Formats: sequence, structure tokens, C-alpha cells
Amino acid sequence: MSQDGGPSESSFRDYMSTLEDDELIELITSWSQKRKASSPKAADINTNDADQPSHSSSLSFQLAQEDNEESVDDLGGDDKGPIFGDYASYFATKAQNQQIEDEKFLEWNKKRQQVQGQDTKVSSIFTGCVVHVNGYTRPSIATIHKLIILNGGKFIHHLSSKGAATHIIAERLTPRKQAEFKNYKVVRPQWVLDSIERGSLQRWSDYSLIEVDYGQQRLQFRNEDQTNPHAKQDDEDESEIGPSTEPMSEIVDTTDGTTTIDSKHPDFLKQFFAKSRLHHLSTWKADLRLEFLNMVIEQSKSQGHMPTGASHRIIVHVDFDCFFATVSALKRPDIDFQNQPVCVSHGGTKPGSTADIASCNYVCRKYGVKNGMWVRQAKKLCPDLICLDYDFLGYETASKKLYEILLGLKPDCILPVSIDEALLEISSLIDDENTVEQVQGFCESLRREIYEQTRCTVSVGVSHNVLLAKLSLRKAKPNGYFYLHENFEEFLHNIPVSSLPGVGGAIVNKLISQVFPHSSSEITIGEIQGLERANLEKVFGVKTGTKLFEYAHGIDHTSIDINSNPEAFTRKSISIDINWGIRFDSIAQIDEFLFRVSEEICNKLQLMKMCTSQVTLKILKRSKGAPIEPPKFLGCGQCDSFSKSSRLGIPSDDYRTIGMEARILFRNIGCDPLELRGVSIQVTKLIEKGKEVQMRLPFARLDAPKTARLEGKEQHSDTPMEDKSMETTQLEIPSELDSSVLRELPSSIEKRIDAQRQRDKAPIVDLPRDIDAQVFEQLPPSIQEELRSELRRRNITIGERTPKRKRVYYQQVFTRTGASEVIRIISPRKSPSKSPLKKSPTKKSPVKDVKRRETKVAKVDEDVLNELPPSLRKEILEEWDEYERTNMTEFDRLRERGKLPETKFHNSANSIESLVMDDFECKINLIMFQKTSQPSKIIKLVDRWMKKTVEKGPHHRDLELFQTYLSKLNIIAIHCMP
DNA sequence: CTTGTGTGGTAGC
DNA sequence: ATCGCTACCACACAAG
Repeated sequence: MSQDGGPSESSFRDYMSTLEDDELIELITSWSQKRKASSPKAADINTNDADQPSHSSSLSFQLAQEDNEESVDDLGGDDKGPIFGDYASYFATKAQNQQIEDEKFLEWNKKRQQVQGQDTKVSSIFTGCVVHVNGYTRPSIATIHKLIILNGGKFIHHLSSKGAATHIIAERLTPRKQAEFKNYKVVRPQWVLDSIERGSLQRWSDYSLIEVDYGQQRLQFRNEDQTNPHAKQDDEDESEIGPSTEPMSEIVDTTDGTTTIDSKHPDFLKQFFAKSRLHHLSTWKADLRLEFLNMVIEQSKSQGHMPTGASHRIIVHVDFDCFFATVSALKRPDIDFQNQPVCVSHGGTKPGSTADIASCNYVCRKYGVKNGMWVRQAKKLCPDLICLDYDFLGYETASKKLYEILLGLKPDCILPVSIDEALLEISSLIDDENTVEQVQGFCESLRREIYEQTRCTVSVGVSHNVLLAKLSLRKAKPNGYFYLHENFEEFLHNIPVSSLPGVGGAIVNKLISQVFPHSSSEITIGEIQGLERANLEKVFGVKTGTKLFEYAHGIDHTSIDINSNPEAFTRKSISIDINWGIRFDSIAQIDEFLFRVSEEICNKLQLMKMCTSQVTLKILKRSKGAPIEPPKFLGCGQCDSFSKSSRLGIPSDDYRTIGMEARILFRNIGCDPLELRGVSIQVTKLIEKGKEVQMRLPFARLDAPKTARLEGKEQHSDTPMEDKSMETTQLEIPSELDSSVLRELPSSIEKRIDAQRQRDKAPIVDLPRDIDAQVFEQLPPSIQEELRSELRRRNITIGERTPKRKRVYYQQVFTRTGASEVIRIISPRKSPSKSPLKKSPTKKSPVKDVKRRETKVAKVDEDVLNELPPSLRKEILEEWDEYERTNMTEFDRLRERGKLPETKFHNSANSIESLVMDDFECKINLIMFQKTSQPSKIIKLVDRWMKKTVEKGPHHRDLELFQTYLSKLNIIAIHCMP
């Protein structure tokens, strides 16, 4: 193309020199912000093919269509002159000013072409078209946007009014969107590319998306047999269907018309939850707990709580015998449940099945069949095994009856343990005389009643604490009753330790390896009784050691009385785990999935009227040696687990906020999409909805005496919110603001305000004469270099890089109107060295090598890397260098095997910035505080104020003023966006 | 000492 | 085919 440097570089320099200082500063600032804010690759239209050196991609602004160099001519005019694609994103995507800015861009582009003596003829391929993009596309929304407007079309970001768009571009649609868009021309992105390449508008129906079947099937099942062409059909006419750009979810027809899908399918979650026994168990439990909690609260309101004064508690533990199996068998009168081996599992009784046995009856157990075992294995042990289907509704019905009966007995308290299992305290129902007979009478009539109502047998264990009641229940099963009221130590002696609640495989293994290395048989509670308490604490830690010791001696103080401590029984976290069916090809699919999961989480949050201030993402990643496809169908196989959490500056119940955090966390953890086998999102530190906006300024704390802080929060209005969790929160808007945030915040906001002013052609009062170093760092290095010399020439300084021990990240906040704002959050706890990308894991986790490979993923696209926050980028580069030095083969090997096609990584847009949604632009106006609107001055003011008042606390009136200011700021930030 | 993060274990069928 | 969830606790460790 040219000698050293190439035309793109020199024209960039030329262009730069035409700008005023202020314009240049604004350009850099807002371009950088755009990079942060826009969708994947928005800032860089160059799609950066694998064989293109990344050097050229950062400086060349050619509009290169992937796999197709020719299109450059069509788009860019005569020679391969630059389009300055990156600058397109400088012109905002803000919906309100969209058209104006698009025109501005066209105008500017024309001028630039003139300067370079290029053809300024405007293409009119899309004249009359109004285009909207839905969901993730390749090329990105920003690319399509540019292509459309450069070729005479209009682009809109929002379908505000019906019929606003003539075409919608999407690669896939949720069923809901399909319905919504059924009167639009919904086309694949290829329509745009082809139209441009051929220089004329292509027939949209050739690219219609609707009525596309769900992609190619990758499983072996029924490859030839596409029986489902009508699944997506609407009133659209027939059209030829182009090749799908990305493999969609597998879909497999079964005889009953239902389908099996993996995690890529929009309905996966729904299907999964509908059929997951463990999900049902967990939800049932949570629901029951909530129901009983509410019941108790309701009761104590009317009649006040009477603490059970009985010194000798009587605890009853009631539980169905092999619940699922028993209930499922009710529908099968042909089965002799007492004599035939019966179990519950999905998918019938095929001998190769990897389905879990959820529940098996006592006949099965004689053969050695156990709950959780695979049908395949159970079939070997017991060839006559009968597998029944799940009957979730039936389980709920039986459970409902159980709890109705229990409530009717008016025990002192009831604690639901599970769908089929509850603990009761009946101390006050039993007299001191004939205790044993009375208890037996109570329990046997209970058992009879339940059997009569449900036709299912229950067992009952009774003792004077929860532990012993539980163990008694074990002895009572099946279909029996046992009251343990004497000779406790003797009773415990021969029971295996694993029967103790809280003692599972890990503890047993530890006992075997560290305490009883010579024992060959199962360890019993009796053996634990012979141990010193200190000894146990040494091995298991204080809590676990003490618990083991006390349990071994029959001691347990666990309370089952919700009323005595309702707080202890209220939910403190919400999480969703999916570790089955997780198979993804690209990070875009994962992003979508994370949003779906977040939606579920937020539904629950909203039902509870709660907001969360901490989001944790946990993933399962295929272990290094584990097979790509584990033995269990769509199972997760052997995995390593990683988790990361993040504090929210503003507590939220918005799925986009939570989902965005999850996406960030996912990138933070770093996992090749192909290796992902499990996803879990957890939200903690829940705060009542509504309270999150009332939170006090942390320095208000100063005016409250220390003693008052320990007492109730409601006492007087001046007492600040004393939620411990919030003390560590870094940034609260509107009203909670940490001083460190205050120091961090201004420069970025100031830039934005100034940028906004300039855009609005407001008179520039005092534009800063330096560039925020962090902003500067958002730019690709080659650009940085170019700019550096230009700035030096102009005497514009680049601000000192703020020394950052703290990690800065961005929380995107959404409003009801769908607008969004990115808020800068500083998290002091997350020192860079703690990132798993960089640091080796704990000794226990055998994952160091595995992690190195993940790093490779992030390495692929330098531009993407450049978009990362500096600290993160540095880590990745360092890690990458180390990887290159030490081990080069892993990646190549995988690529050879075709497991890591390069395009995957270019698709993946593995950057934080790719996360932020389009309508980032915020219309912050100037708000006055103490006669100034300049953030820097306000900061100084507040800083001085704080220093002055830190000892005695601020004046009430001052606080109010500042709070008002912050509220206004917030209102602007949150509500005044497009 | 405090606090926070990340990991691991357990229970129900 | 197949639906390996989820709340909560405890611990190790790090940073102050």
C-alpha cells in the first residue's frame, strides 16, 4: 500500500492537526469513553482478522469487512483510504441525537475525504431504510450502524414507536422477540454486507431470520430428519435460508414432541428447572421456610410468643419413606411396591442410562441400589429395576397434606426441613406422667393420619434434641417409630459417624486419614467418643471439632423455633446454579445466558422486595485431563471451580445490572467458552428495596455517639444506617459516598460534563488543559504514541497516572426507562495480585497450567486487550509473557485439534468494554452546589468541609445541602438519559 | 485483633 | 439420551 507508516497513519496525523486543542481533547476523552461504553468492537470497525498483524488494526482505520477485502472499496471510496472507523463511535449512539450525529458523521467524513482528494459521492444503497439491530450480531451493532449510514440509510437504537424501523437485523430471536417483530422485516446481518458488496439493496426475504430452524444439529440424533420446519413459522412467506453464522443450540425431537436442548437455547433454563429434582428440592425448601416464617410472624403479632419453658424438650422428626418413589408409585397400582424394586429417574429404564436415581424403595436397597446412583449402575445390581417418572405435582400435593396435618396438631413449633420432612417440638403437649406412652400415642396417630391422607408411609423419630431425633428417625425407618429417651451414649456407640448431620464424605475421609489411619472398617460414633475435644479441634478447626465432639456425646443445642429468632431463618442469599447442559461456543452466548440467569435471580429478588449489593459468579471449568464430553450426558464431568465476587456501588434488583456484573466477573475469571461446564450466580448482602436509596452518608456516622450505633437503627432519624455490609460499600448514589470515591470520581465526571457541554455547543468556560491519564490509557498504544507527540507539540499534558492500589471497575446502572449509566466503583480489596488470571491458585487446586491456557484466550486480540482496564490488561500481558516463555505448545495443540478455531476468539470480544450497552451517553447537566457547578471545586469544598468537621461531625444543615446536591446529581444521572 | 474473599462441604430425593 | 440445586456454614488466607 505504501511505504513506512502507510497512508492511514499520515492521514490520521493530518486530521489531528486540523483540530483545535479543545476538540482534540474532547475527541480523545469521548472516544475513550465510547470504547468503554459501546458494544463489541464498536470502537474498532476493523474486525481484525487473524492473520492481520494487530499493529495495523490499531492504527489503520480501514473499514475492512471480515473475509472480504473488496468491500473496502465499496465503502471507503476510490483507494483504500481510511474511513476513520474508530471515530464513528465518537459520534454518539445516543438515541435522541442519533440522526443529527449520524449526519454530523457523514458530513465530517465527506470533509475528510475532500481533504484527501477522495471521491465524496455518497452511496445510497439503504436510502429509505430505517434499521434497528437486536441482540448480538456479527459484525457488531456499531459496524452495522456505520455501514447503514454510510450508505444512505438511517439507524435507530430503539424501537420506540411501532413501525419506526423498516428492517430489524438480528442473528437470533427469542420467541418473545419473534412475536414482537413479526411485522418487521427481520434479516440477518449478511443482508447488509451483501447489499454493500453488490452495490444494491438485496431482497430482504432472502435473508429473513424468522422461520429459520434451530441451526444445524451437532448431535448424531436424527441428522437427516428435520421434522420441525414449522416451529418458528409465523405469517411470513417461504424464503431461502442462508447458512447460520453461528451454531445454535441443539434441538432434538422426541416422540412426545418435547425437545431436549442445551444451554444455548433460550428455553433451556425453563426446561432445566422444570425437570431438575434438586432445583425442586431447593425451591420447595426455601418456599416452605418463607411460608412458615411469615406464618410465625403473623401469629406472634396477634398473640405474642410464649417461649417454651420446658427444660426437657421433645423433638419429633417426621419424614416420608423414600418420598419420590412412594408418591410416584401411587400412580402405578400395577406395581407391588413392597416387593418389587422401584426407583424414580428420568428417561425410563435403559441399561446404559446415566440418569440419576432420585429415590429408590427399600426393595432396591437390598440390592445395593442407592439414591443418586445412575440407572446404568443400578440396573447391573438389580436387573428387574422399575424406573418411574417424576411426579413433581404429586410430591407437592403429598407435602401439602403433611404440613396441613402437622399444623392441625398445634405443636410448639414446626420447622420444615424439606418437602417431605419436618421437625416439631411438642414439649408442651406432653404431660410429665407416662411420657413415653403419650409420645408414642401422638406419633403413631400422626403416622396413621398421614398414611390415610396420602397413602404414603412416614417414619417418626423422637428425642430431646434435634440430633438425637434425627438419629432416631434413621432407626425408625422404614415405616416405623422410635423414641430415644435413655441410654444415649450406648445408642450412639455403634452408629457410623457419617450418620451425624453435617458429617459427609470429606469429614469421614479426614477422620480416616488423620485420626484413624489404622481403622479398616467404618468409623463409628463410639470411636469419636474416645477422642479429646482439643484433638478434634486441631484436625477440623474449632467449630467443626466442637460440633463433632458434642454430637458424639449426644449434645445438640440447635433450635427449631423460628419464632425465637426469625432473623436466623430469613433468607440471606439467592443463587442459581446450572451445572448441567452447559455447552457454549462463544462468549456472546455466555453473555446472553448470564443475562437470563440474572433475570431469574432478579425475579426472585423482586418478589422478595429486596436488592442485592454483592454479586458472585462461580463457574465450573473442565479439568485438564477430563474428557470433553463426560460420561454423563451433558453433565459437567470433572471440573475445577472458580468464583469471584463484586460489590455493587448501588444495590440493585435489575437483571441488567446484575447480569453486567456477572459478565464482568466472567471475564475476570477468564475461561474458554468451550471449557465452561457450570455457571452459578449468587447474590448476597440483601437490602430491602427502597432502603437502598435512603442510605445515609457514611460521614453522618460521625455525629452519632458510638454507643448509639450499637443499638437499634430506628431509634432516631439521625442515627445512620448501621448495616455492617454497607460500611464497606464504596459508592452509593444518591446519598452514600465514600471519600475515596469522591477523590476518584471527579475527573471522569468532569470530562463528561465538559464533553457534553462542548457537544451542546455550550460556551466552554475552562476546559482542562490536561488529559486524564486513565482515559488516555484506554486508547491503543500506537494511537497513544501518536497522540503523545501531538499533545506535546500543543503543550497539553497527560495527567499523572493516579497511583492505584485500588482496582477500578465500572458498574452499569439501569433505570426503568431502560437508560443506563456507568458508574465508577473502586474496590480496595481487590489488589491486582489476587486475580486468578495472574496469581497461582492455592496449593490445593491443581489448576495452574489450566489457567495459563485461559490467558491465551484473552491474548488473541490485542485491540480487545487494549480496551481492558489498564490494571487488568497488564496482568494479562504479564501472564501471557510468562506463558510464552514457559509453555508454548498447549494452544497450538488445541488449535490443531480444531478445538480452538481462531474465529471463536475474534468473535468473542473478550473485553470489559464490550459489555456496556449502547445507550451509555448520559446527559449530565450542570448542577449547582454552593454557587459552583464545577466538580473540581465542589470536591475541594467537600474535602475541606470533611477535614474541618471530621472531629465533631458536620452541621446538620450542611449535610442536607450536600445530600440535596447529590440527589440532583443522581436524578440527572439516572433519569435524564435517552 | 479486625474485615473481606475464595473455596469447600453438606443436606434434602 | 437428560435436567449434577442451592442456602448456609466454616475455613484458610490476606491485608490492615
